[in-house]
Amino acid sequence: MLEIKVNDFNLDDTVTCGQIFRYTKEDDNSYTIILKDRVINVRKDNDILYVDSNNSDDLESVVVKYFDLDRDYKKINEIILNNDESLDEVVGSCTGLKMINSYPFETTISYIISANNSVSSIKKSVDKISEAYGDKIEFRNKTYYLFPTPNQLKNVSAADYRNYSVGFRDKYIENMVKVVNDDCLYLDSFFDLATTNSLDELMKQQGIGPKVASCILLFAYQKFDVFPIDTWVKKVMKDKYNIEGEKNIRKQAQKVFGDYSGIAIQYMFHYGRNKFTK
DNA sequence: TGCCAGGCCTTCC
DNA sequence: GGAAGGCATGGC
Repeated sequence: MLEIKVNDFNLDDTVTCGQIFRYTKEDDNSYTIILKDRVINVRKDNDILYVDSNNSDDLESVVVKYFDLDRDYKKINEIILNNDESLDEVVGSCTGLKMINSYPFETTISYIISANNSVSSIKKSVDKISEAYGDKIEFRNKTYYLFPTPNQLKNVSAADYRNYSVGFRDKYIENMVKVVNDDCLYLDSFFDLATTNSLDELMKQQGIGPKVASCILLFAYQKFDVFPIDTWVKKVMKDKYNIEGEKNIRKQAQKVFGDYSGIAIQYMFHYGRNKFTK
């Protein structure tokens, strides 16, 4: 069992705030999460993170990177609050929330599925696709399935995807899988591209608009200067600033949060989803 | 039942 | 370039 000393880390919020689709909450309040190449179980007790996995190779660095534990979020939150004190309540409700460092292919497909969909439905579709095509892993007497590789999805048709409740997004998934298989550098290229260029490139693909592209860049490429504006963020923006309309919201976010707009908006998403669903 | 969900596409002006 | 309507599916 690996132990990692952490501070300023809220495991619950980080896992459940809508950026991770493949997790299970266990009876002991730990989380079992399926990563790219392994399954981990994480539990936090005070300032220690206990990590177990079926694969211990580089486990600490994998976990630190996945939860973005090396970044100074206190500093980022100060910058956000310096720009707008009225977000005190929003930022305060997200103390210790980290931006996940996910995997480009899985993230891209997952967020194509996310369009006009609910978090619980997205989770189910991603799980079903993984079960159908991904590698099987045994961990703690249970069976898990990794998200499939592009090659494993190579011959899957749009009609096949319909079996996994993805609806009209079937053809978008098929297209993206083909793009990635035809150009093995396609997804890696975004690491070195500026945010605006990455957005333009991603939005050339079917089923990817500004919102989906922003989420992909935020959660898989750590590009924080994006604006993933969804229905919850709109509610908070209306509530906090009395601002409506996507264009106006974007303008406000850019003005106030600048390079950290993606994080500020994730905070609003988390805050809004909790506030308006209770 | 009807409305909504981490929206995007097509059509039409 | 912007507004309006359609879209699969599951949850509430």
